[in-house]
Amino acid sequence: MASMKDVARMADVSISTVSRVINGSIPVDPETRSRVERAVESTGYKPNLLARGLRVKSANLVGMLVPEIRAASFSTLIEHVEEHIEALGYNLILGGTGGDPDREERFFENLTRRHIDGIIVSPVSDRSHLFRLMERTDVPVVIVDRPFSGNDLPAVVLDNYRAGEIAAGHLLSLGHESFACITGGRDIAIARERLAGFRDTLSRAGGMLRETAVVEGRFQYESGVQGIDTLLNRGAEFTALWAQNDLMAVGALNRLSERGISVPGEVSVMGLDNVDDSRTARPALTTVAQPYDEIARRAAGLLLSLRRNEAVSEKRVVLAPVLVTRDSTSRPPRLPPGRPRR
Amino acid sequence: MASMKDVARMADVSISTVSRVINGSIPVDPETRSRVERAVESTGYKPNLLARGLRVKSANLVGMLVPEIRAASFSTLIEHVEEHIEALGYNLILGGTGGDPDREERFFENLTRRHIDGIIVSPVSDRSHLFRLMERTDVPVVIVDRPFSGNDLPAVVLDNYRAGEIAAGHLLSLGHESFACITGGRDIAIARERLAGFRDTLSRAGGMLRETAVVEGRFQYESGVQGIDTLLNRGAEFTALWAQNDLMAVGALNRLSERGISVPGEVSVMGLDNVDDSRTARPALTTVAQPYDEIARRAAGLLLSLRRNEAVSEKRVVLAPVLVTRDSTSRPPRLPPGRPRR
DNA sequence: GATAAATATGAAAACGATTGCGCAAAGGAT
DNA sequence: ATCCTTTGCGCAATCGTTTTCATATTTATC
Repeated sequence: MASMKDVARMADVSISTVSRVINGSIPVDPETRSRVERAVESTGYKPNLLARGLRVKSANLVGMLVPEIRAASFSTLIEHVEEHIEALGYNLILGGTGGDPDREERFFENLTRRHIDGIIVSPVSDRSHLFRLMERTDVPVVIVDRPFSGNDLPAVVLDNYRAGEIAAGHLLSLGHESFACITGGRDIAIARERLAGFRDTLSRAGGMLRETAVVEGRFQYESGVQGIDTLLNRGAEFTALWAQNDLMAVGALNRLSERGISVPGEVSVMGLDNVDDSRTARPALTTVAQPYDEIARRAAGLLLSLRRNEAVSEKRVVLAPVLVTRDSTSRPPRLPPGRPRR
Repeated sequence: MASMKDVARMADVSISTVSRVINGSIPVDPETRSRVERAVESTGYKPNLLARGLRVKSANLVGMLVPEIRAASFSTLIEHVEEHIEALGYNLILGGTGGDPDREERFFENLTRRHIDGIIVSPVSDRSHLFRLMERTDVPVVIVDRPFSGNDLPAVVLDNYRAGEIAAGHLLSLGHESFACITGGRDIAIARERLAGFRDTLSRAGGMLRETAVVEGRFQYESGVQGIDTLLNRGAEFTALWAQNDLMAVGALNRLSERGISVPGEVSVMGLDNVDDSRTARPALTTVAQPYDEIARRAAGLLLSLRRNEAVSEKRVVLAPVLVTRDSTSRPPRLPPGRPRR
C-alpha cells in the first residue's frame, strides 16, 4: 500500500508537503500542489487511518452499543445511525450486550483504546453499569431510546410521557371507557413515563386505569401474550389495550385472537414504535411512532458537536411521537354499560 | 491516558520490557515481571490499539457489510457475528449499503485503510461491484447469505438447493399436488438454486411446477402480497405455496387472508429463514430454517483462519437447512380432483 | 538597493506501540 | 581460571501520519 513517502518521492517534495496538500491545511504553491496531486493519483495513495488516528487522537469512528442488535427497534435505529455518520465520513463500530455487564464494560473500554470519537448508547436499564463508566470517561456519549434516571448525560429520546398521552387520547376519542396497559420493566424510566402519560390523560378525562389492569412486561413478544393471559385471568375488564411497544402489542394481538376475542371488534389494541412488524401484523397495528430517522440524525449530530467541543444549545433533545392509525383500533363494542367483554 | 512510557518509568524498566510482559512474547524474569504488573495495575494502563495496530498492521477489527441492516435476517446474522468475534477479542465495524455501489466501495476502501482483519460480506446481487473489489484486495473476505456466481471467494452459506428440496418434500408429504412459488430476484444465485431444488423435487415426485405458478419477487414483504395478487389474477391453481423467504411468506399469508382464502385450510404456505417474524405471524409460519448462529460462527472462524494464513480445509462451507413446522401448512383441502381453489 | 515582511517548503519530533540486535551478567563445562 | 551458552534486558528503528519550527526564497516598502 502506497504511503506518503512514496508520493513524496514521486512528486519530489517532502512528506510534509504531501500532508499539506492532502489536508488542505496550509496553502501550497499551485504548481507543486498539482504535482503532488498527480502523484497521489498515480500511486492510488490513501491515508492510513491508524497512523493519522494515532497522531491526531481520533479514529473517525463512532461506537454504538445496544442491548439486542436484532430487536427491530434497535436494528432500525442502527441502520439510521450508520447512514448518517457514514455521510459525515465516519464508520460505525457496533456492539451488543445481551444485558451482560462484562460485555458492556469491555466494549466501552476497547473503544476508548481506539480513540473513538463518540459513543451512542442504549443502556439495558436504569441500573446499568454503563452509567458509572459514562460519567467518568472523556469521550462524548449520547444516550438514545433508554434515557437516564438521575444523571444528566446528553440524550436524544422520545417524549415518552407525551406518547402515553397520545395513546390514551386516541383511545378516548374512539369512545373507550375501560383500559388496560402492558408496560415495560419498572426499572426502565421510559416505561414509567409512558405509563404516567397514559394514566394521567385517562384520569383527566374522568376515566381511570385500575391497578389490576396494568401488567408489567419486558418489552418482548412473550410479555404481550402473557400479559393478555394474566389480564384475563384476573378478570380485568377492558375494551382498549395499550402495549408500550409494538413487539408486546403484536403478542397481545395474537393471544387475544387465540382466546377468541376479536381485535378491534371487542378490544382495540395499540403499540408504540412503528417498526415494520406493526405494519405486517394482522390486524395492522395502530401505534405511536418513534421518529427513528430523526433520533439517529440528532444523536449523531449532537455527538459530533460535543466531540468538537462546540457549544450545544440543548444536551437533551426530546422528540415528539406521532400517532399512526391502522386497523387494530376502533370504537368500542356496544354492550350493556359496565359489562364490557371480560 | 497512561502509556507504556509511564508504566516503564514506574517499574523502572525499559518500555521494551513492558511490552514483553504485556504480550508474554518473550520470557522475562519473574521478579521484574511482577514489578511491571504492579505498575500496569496501578496506572490502569491499557494498550493503545491504534499504535499497536499501526505497528503490527492489524487493528483487531472485522468488518461486515450487508444490504439492509434492519432486515430481520441480516440483523440476526449481525448479532451472531458480533457475539462470536467479540468473544475472540475483535470488534465489529458495520456498514449498510442500501444497494448503493458508491457506499459499498467507500466502505471497503475505508476498512482497508484501517488495517481491518477481515470482512464478512453479503452482496446485493450477483452483479455487485463488490466482487471486483474483493477479488483484488488482500484482506480476507468471506461471503455469507448471498453467495457467489462465477467466482471462488470463500463463503459460508446455506445449502439452498437442499432448502428447496425440503420445502417441496414437506408439502408433498402432506399430500399436495398443485404448487406455486414466489422467488427472490433472478439475479440472485440463491433464488435460482432454491427454485431448482423445489422444482426438481416436485417433478421427481411426478408433480410439476407450472411456469404461471412461479412469480419473481424481491425478498421483500410487498413481494409476498403482490405475488399472491398476480398468482390469483393469472388464475394459477395451487394448494401449496412456497415463498423463498419469511418476509415474503408473511406478505403472502396476509394477502391470502385478505382475499378470503384461508391458510392453511385452503392453501398451505411455507417460508425460509426462520426469523422471529415467522414465529409471530398468524398462522405461525412453517419454514425452513437457516442456522444463523452456525453461519456466523463458521464465517468468523473461516475469516480469522484465512487471516492467519492457516490452511483451511474448505473455503466454502455449506450448511444444512432444517424444517420447522408450525401452523401455516396442512393437508390440502378435499375438493373435486383438478379443481383446487383458484 | 537595502531591509522588512510574506510565502513556500523541508527537517525533525512527536503519537504509542513492537521487535531485531547487541551487550552484560550469570551459569556450565573443561 | 578460561571460554561458551544462556538468560534478561535495553537501544533504537520502525509503522505512517501531523505539526512546529526553522530556513530559503520571493515580494513589498521606503
